[in-house]
Amino acid sequence: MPLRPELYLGDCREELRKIPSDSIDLIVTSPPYADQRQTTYGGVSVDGYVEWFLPISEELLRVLKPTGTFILNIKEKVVEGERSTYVMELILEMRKQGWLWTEEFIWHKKNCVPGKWPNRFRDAWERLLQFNKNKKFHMYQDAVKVPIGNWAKDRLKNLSETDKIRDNAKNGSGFGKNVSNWLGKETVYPTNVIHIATECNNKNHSAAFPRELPEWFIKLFTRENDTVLDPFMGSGTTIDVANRMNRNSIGIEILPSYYEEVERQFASLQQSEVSLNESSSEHESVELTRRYALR
Amino acid sequence: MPLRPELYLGDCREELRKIPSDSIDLIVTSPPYADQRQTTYGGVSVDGYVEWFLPISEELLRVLKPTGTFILNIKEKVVEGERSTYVMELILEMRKQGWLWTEEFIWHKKNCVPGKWPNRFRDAWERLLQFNKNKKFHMYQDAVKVPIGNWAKDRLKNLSETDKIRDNAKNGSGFGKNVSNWLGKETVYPTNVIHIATECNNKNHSAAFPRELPEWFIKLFTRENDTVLDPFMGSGTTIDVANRMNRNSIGIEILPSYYEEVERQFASLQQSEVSLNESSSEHESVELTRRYALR
DNA sequence: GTTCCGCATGAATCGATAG
DNA sequence: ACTATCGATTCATGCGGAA
Repeated sequence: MPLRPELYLGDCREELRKIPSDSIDLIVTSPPYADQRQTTYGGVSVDGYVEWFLPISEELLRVLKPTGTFILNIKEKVVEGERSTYVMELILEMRKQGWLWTEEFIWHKKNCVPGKWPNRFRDAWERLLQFNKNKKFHMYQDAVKVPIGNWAKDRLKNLSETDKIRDNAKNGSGFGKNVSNWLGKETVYPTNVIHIATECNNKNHSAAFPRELPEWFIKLFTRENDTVLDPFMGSGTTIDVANRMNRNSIGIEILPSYYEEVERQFASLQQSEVSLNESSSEHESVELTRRYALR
Repeated sequence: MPLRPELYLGDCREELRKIPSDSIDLIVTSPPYADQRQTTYGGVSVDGYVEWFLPISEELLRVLKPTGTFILNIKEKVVEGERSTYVMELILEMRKQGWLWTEEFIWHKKNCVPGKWPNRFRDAWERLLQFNKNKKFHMYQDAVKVPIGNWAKDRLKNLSETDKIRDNAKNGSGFGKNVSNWLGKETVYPTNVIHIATECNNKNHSAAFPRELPEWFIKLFTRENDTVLDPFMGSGTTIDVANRMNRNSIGIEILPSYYEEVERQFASLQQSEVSLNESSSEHESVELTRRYALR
C-alpha cells in the first residue's frame, strides 16, 4: 500500500509547529542560500542569515526523534572577494541550541557551474552538514555499500586519460548505478565525500539537488515506514524520493506554485498506482526499479 | 642554477621572527592537528588550539608579501562523537587579525585511511584554507590547467548555428556561451576540489601530504625565484618540491630528527652543486650570499 | 533496441559603468 | 565615496530525437 506524503503550504517557521515532537527520523533539506534564488524566494541576506535560520533549527530540534538525523545542504557565497562566514557561525549557534555537529559530508559536484575569475576557480563542492540530537543515532551503513574489485577495474579500463587524472576514485561514489551490475561483486563502505553530478535537464526546471543525494541519506539513516521531513520542499525532490522508497514524508513549501505542482504530481501518482495495481503493467515496475533501484 | 633552502631548527613561534616582513610569496603548511604529533609541539589540546595558533598566524601575516597567499591544510578531529569546531573558530579569529579568508579548497583523497566505525564513514577529505592579505594577490591560473573532458571531442567536431554565435541562456540567468570560442581548446581551468591520492610510500614519516599538493599551490601562486615558506616543515616535502621548482624556500622544524634529515638531504644536493658552481654566474652567488646572511 | 549527437542548463563572480 | 545594475566569462552533463 503506497504511502502518501503530507504536504504543508506556508512558512516553515509556522508550519513546523503542527508537527509533533520527537516524530521525525530524518530531515534532509536545502534551504535557500543567502542572497540566492531572489526571483523565487524573498532572498535572505548574508547578514541576517543566522538569525533567520535559528528559530527554524530550534523547531527542527524539537520534531526530530532522539535517534534521528538532520542533513543540511548549504554553501556560503563569496562577498567582496571573501567567503562568507555565516555557515560557520550557524554551526556554532546551532551547537548552543543543543545540536551535535556530528559530521560534514562533502558533495563533490562533477559538473559545477562554469565561469572564470581572475582570483578564484569554479566552486565544485557544497557542504552536507550532519547534525544529531544524541551521540547515538540510527545509521544503516550496509544500505549504502558500494562495489569494488573487478567492477571498478573494468570501469577504470574504459576511462580516458583525462578521466583517470581527474576522477578515478569510485569508492566514494557509485550511487544510482544499476544494482544488478553489483551482483557477486565485493562491496565496501563509502566515504564522507559524495561525488555526483547535478541534474540538468533541458526541460522547464531542474531539481535543487540530484535525486541520488536525498536517496543516499534516506538509505543511510532510515528504514521503510520511517518519516522524512523537508521543510524547504521546493519542487519536491526529497519528498518524491522518500515516497518511492516507502518512507513516510512531510514537505513544507512557502511558494504556492511549487506546492501546487508537488500536490498535482502526487495526485497523478496516486492515479497511476491505482491503474498499475489493476493491470500490473510490467513496464512501469521495471522503470521504477531501474531508476531508483529500490525495494 | 639551483637555489638552496633556508632551514631553521626551532619553534616557529620564535624562528619566524628572523624572517623579514613582506618577504614571502607563498606559505604552504600542514600544522600538527590538535592532539596529534604530541611529541613535537607538546600535544596541542583541542581546547587550546586556536590560542596556540594565533601568535603564529600573526607572524605569518607579517612575513607574507601583500600579494602573497597562505594555504593552511587542516582538518578538525572527532571528539566525543562530534567534529571539533576549532578550525571554524580559527578562521573567525584570523579574520580579526586582518587575514582575508579568500577560499576553501577541498583535498578529496582518492585513497583514504581504511577503517570502519559504527556511526561514521571514512574521512576522505581535508580543508585547504586560502588566506590573503589583500583582495588582489598573485595567481597564475594557466599554470594548473587540466585536460578538457572527453565530451569536447565530439561536441566541438561540428558546430551548429547556435554554437557559432553567442547563445544566451533562455531563463535569464545571465549564462551564455559561444561554443565556437572553444575550438582547439584542450585544457580547462580546474575547480576548487583537488582530487589526488595520498602517498603511501613506506617511509616512517608521519602524515606528510603528497607532493602534488604543494606542487599545485606553488604553481598556482608563485613563479620561479619567488619564496615559499613552510613553518611546520616536517620531513620537508613542501621545501623539497619548492626547491626543485626553482623557488626559494624556507623551512622551520622543531624536531631535530626531522631537521637534520632535511639538512642532510640538501647537503648532499649541495655537494653536486659545488662542482657546478665553478662556472656559476654572478647573479646566483649574490643570491646565495643574501640568503645566508639571513641566518 | 542501441548508439549517436545536438542542445539547454546551471545556489556564480568580477569589473566596469551608471546613478 | 558608495551602491546598484549589467555584461563577460565558463564547462560537463542528461535529455530527447535521430540514425
